[in-house]
Amino acid sequence: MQGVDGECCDMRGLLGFLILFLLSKKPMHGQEIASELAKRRGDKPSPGTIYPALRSLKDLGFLSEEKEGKTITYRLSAKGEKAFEIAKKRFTKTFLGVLT
Amino acid sequence: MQGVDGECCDMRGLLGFLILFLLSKKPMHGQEIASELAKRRGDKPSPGTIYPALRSLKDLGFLSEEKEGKTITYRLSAKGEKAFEIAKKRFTKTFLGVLT
DNA sequence: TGTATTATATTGGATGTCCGATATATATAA
DNA sequence: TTATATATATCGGACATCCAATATAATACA
Repeated sequence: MQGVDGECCDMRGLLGFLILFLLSKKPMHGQEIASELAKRRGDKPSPGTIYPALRSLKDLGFLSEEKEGKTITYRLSAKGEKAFEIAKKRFTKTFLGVLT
Repeated sequence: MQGVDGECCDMRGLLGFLILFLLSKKPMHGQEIASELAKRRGDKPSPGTIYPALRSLKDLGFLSEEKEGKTITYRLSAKGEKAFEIAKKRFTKTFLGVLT
């Protein structure tokens, strides 16, 4: 288990969930997502983290893309919205009482 | 990325955080924690999962133990409480807006 | 005493997440 | 046109989490 300076819990495995969450609010492109994650978690995911994650979600059919110039805007597909709702339910049930 | 049948996000890395959370509510022993996790996540962590996790948290100085017969009651140490507060802050900031 | 049940413990490895390094493409500016 | 900045992309591997298998200890009961 990871624990540095009295901290713990690396919360790994939630990157995909967070991306789905952010995109459920509004469509964004990769760097925009990375910046938002930086604000929330405190550290900005590197390109080697964010793009493979987006790729995976796209391969799962959860995202659709729209390319314009050098930027690609991602948004949730219908399947992605459904997946997020399911994941959110599980998340809520699991962490009931943590945030309050 | 993990994704089966329209689901996604394995939420790995949060076991330690969840254990700290549960123990912040009340002292519990290992199987009690496992059962509570089963209720929340839907699947019960195996002994090979829960005890190494407890061991790690104890090695980090986050838990104290009290043995009585064959059961060991775990509770947060002062250091553990502090670690949980820090982790909770980060968690809250990261997932702001997900639960509401 | 022997059997079953419950709680705890360890370890070896499978698995998946994530990141550093690197590359490509587009746009902007001097 | 060259240089710089920004956005996207891939790959290889380091790393940690988690679990199956297995073992030990304590309790209960017949």
